[in-house]
Amino acid sequence: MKPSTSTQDYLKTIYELTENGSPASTNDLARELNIKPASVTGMIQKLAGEKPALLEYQKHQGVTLTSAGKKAALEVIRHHRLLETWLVQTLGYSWDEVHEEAERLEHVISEDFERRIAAALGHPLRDPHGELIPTADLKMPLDDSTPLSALRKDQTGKILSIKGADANLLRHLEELGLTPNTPIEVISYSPFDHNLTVKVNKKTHVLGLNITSKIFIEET
Amino acid sequence: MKPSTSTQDYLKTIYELTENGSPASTNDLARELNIKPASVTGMIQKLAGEKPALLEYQKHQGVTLTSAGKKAALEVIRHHRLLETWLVQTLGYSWDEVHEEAERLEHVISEDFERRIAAALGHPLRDPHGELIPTADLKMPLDDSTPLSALRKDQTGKILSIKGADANLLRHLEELGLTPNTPIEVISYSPFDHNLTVKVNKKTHVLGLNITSKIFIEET
DNA sequence: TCTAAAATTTAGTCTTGCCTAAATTATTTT
DNA sequence: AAAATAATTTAGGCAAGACTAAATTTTAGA
Repeated sequence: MKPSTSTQDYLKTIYELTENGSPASTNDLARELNIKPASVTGMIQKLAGEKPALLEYQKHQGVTLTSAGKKAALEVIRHHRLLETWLVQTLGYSWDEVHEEAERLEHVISEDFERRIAAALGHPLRDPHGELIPTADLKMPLDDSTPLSALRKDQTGKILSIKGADANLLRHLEELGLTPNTPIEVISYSPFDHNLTVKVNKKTHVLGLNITSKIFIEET
Repeated sequence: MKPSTSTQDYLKTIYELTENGSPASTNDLARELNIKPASVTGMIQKLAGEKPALLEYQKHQGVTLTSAGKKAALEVIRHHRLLETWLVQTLGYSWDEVHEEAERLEHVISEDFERRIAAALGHPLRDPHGELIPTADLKMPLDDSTPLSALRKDQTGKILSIKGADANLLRHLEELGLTPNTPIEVISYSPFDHNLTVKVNKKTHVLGLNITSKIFIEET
């Protein structure tokens, strides 16, 4: 059986929350899904007890995905990122407008649709935010990029992706010229306040780690 | 409140079933929606009793849409037909493959998305099946076409639309060359068995009324 | 017109997925 | 280590929307 929209949202969110290696907590899931913690408990208990279990769960220990769950999550994430790419390229959506639309479409498109847009786009590796797109056989490609915050004086690179920003921040970053594919150069770095001074599109900006830690680059 | 997917399906189906002027029966709705009649009764009772009533209903008398219901129905139908057009034009879907995909997408796209594809397609009047697309202000344009079955010997026309055929029949018609925009010429007509002999793409076919009555043309 | 068949409605259930309130278990603080 | 706080789970409910079985109404045929 195809997972419900709701199940897909849980799996996708658990995937993202467990990318750091540790299990996802009930509370974090509740926050990300805009759902009450008690509801999350009920749902994960159900999902952990299905025929092919989608996730691993022990009381008070948080959840992780089984390989079946991971596949299902990557399927949704692939849909989402292909859709964002597609909407930007063919309908002129801007970088920060596509998320919501893709969030709804990702649950209803067919595998055929997925194949068609992937082919039409030339099987892209990253979406407009710079995020890696899971492959057709549902594996997440390795990320060879570096966080911007790891760059030091005089290093240069090209922005690959900007993660975990909300629509407002995305718009702000776009105004600064901080969008994927932009070349960047580090002017200075302060180890005390963790401020990074960078040159982007000939303009200089000072960035706090709270922003820079979300930006990934490819060194050049 | 935006109508649920289920409500949208009811409204769309009622719209189609009442295009002939008479109310839609519980049984017909159940058949079209693949739902048991008892469930339909429950649902239409609910919809008839909402704040702005979406439909008019009296026991055993069938249902018709209120103007609010009609608007909501046309919204869904507009989505559906724009989506079909868009999928065919930009992703190379064939004429008979698009229906299912549009059936799911129609419920989740935003008004912004609707505007974008309408503009990208140049605000088309008809979808790939030849059906009229409701306008942006949710009115159904007048249909100036004629049923193929009204054509008589030596008349010619251009196929505009093919209605109410399932996927198998659509494929069959496509094989015969009977697709929208195809010029057509009547060779003969038999008033006895209602068989119509037509020439399409230089080939001659005999059509029974059960087929021809679903095909609409524009006389030339 | 009376009756049998067909259509419709009522009544009562079920599943999904969410909620609140209260109870329990973990984690911190002192 | 006990107490306070935070996180999690349990229990009980609710709304949507579908189903089955049984009752009722309409329609049609003899």
